[in-house]
Amino acid sequence: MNVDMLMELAHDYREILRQSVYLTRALDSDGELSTAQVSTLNMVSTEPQRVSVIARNAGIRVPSATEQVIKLEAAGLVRRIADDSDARVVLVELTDAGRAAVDRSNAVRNRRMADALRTLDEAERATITAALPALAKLNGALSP
Amino acid sequence: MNVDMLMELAHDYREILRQSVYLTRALDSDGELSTAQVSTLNMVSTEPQRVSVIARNAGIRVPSATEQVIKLEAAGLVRRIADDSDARVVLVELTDAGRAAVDRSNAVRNRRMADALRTLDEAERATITAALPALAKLNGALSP
DNA sequence: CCTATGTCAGCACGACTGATATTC
DNA sequence: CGAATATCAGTCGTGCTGACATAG
Repeated sequence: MNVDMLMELAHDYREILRQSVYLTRALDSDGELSTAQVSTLNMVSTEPQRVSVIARNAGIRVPSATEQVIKLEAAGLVRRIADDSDARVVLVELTDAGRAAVDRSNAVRNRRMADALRTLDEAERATITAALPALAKLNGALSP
Repeated sequence: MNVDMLMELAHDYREILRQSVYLTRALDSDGELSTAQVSTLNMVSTEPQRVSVIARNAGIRVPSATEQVIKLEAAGLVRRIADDSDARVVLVELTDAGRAAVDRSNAVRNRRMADALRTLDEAERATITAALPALAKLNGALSP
């Protein structure tokens, strides 16, 4: 693939991605949780995580992660606990209410996306399925 | 494709998309123009467009598009002109400075994305190319 | 002493809704 | 008249930097 074709593909994919950003946010419109909140909750859903780890995984700065955590705590969806081995560290843990909320939100979002996918024909869905591994690898290449 | 497979595809694609959203934020920091501004400029780069058309293409509300246009006009990158056939309409047109700025920003961002695409092999890039039309249609299906 | 971790304060950007003109 | 188009005003969510307290 020559340079011109690479640049064209880069441009086209960027455009698709830009639209998706807006649509993903709208996907959450009638829900109780924002996309950022669901992401944060998903990160602590298997085990408690440090604020700094949440920030790194989300690609945001630590103060921004702190803010998210504080809001989620106020909503009763997570709690902040101490780390016995390091008193500077704050671990963020999902509450029962948080687990219920994140499960519910994930289900709603998946269903809406599935509904949109259903409007495509089989061949179109196949191209998306085939591209997912490459897109995942591309994301890896974009990571800092 | 049965329901379970649809939900799985929905989940997998959502996960890819979530990562991409955060990664492209870093990609799109070139210091001069924001992502939203580049998007707006791109929309008027071939011919003048109505504010309402810009809003629809961007997936945002008309007042939000107006706000973007006003900021771009203040920066000297676009100008607002009247539509002879309908006095309610405002057409947004790129200035020479706007064209230079958007060309520069697109080049920087496309080059970064192209660099990432270059780490994929030819077959992987082909799957992405093949999926773009379906992804665009999917975005259309997700639009409200 | 220097670094790591988290929080607070203040700010910027970009979206939204609701309320107007103005024109068709 | 009602509908369409754009703008204005005010608000909210979510990111940022810089300053700070505390712990290692």
